[in-house]
Amino acid sequence: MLSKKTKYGLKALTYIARKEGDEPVRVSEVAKSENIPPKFLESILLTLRKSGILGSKKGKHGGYYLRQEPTEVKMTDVMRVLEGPIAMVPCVSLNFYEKCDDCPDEEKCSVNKLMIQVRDNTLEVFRNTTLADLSGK
Amino acid sequence: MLSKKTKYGLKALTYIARKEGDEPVRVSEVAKSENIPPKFLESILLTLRKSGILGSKKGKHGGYYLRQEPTEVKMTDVMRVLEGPIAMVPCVSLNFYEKCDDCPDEEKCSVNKLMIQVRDNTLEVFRNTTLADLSGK
DNA sequence: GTATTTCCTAGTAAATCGATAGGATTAATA
DNA sequence: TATTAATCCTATCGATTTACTAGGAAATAC
Repeated sequence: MLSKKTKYGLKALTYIARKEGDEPVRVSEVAKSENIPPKFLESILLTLRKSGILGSKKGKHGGYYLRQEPTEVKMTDVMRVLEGPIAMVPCVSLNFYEKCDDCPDEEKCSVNKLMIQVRDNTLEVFRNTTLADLSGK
Repeated sequence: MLSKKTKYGLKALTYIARKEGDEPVRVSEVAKSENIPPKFLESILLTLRKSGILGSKKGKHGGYYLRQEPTEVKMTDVMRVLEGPIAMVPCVSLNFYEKCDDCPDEEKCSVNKLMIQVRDNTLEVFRNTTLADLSGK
């Protein structure tokens, strides 16, 4: 299941992308428009900024803005920042790999094989989708 | 992330499918062979039985067995029983649909659109995979 | 210098997850 | 029939994660 964090983050990014103007967008504006708890959204946009996807400006007339064109913002990156690993199991994760402690031989594991397929399919969706596709820009 | 429940369940089904004999397989045997906590596995196999995927026999020489050929056991069914919805978000779930309370118009929701794609791709993997593929039978 | 915004740390209630405990029930077999 | 060996069932529990909230520090426009 997708966490609310990720869902809110995606909706916020979409909103910001649609704004398109050069002035930063306030958290409170996004929160109101998208029905997201403001303080929660604040923390989400902060992690998006720390990861480099968003930039920010403090103080009056401050807010958040995209650091790249929507066409350059790939879903693989966004999802990894917000949701973590794309794979359903750490032993098939490209970016967050971990060995299973119960599994003696990964090569022979039936779960492993199945989850590689799921991962590859999901990855293809996220690789072929940018924020521009989400926002219609 | 895949729950341990699902992972253990898949490994157990694979083990049982590979056994192939007509005698039921004991929980303790599967647990030992696959490094799964026995009591936890017991509860997992119980839900698989209640859903109709496994059958069981009580008492001495009892255990669990497949109710269909491995080629007939579809991953869509197994995953829905063990993990729940295949979709990452209830508003795109075919079998567990729920409306989002924060989203006024599903048609216009960017998250919705993206997650439909992910769902369809994942679904195709699970639809084209049976227990026979996992167990090599 | 005041209003307004992000930044940062901390905390918290509720749900979920992973697992365990213990006894009831059923069936084979000696 | 008594014993043993298995599933069945309910309940509980600790740890983790999730979805938020609180409150103040820092920066910036005017």
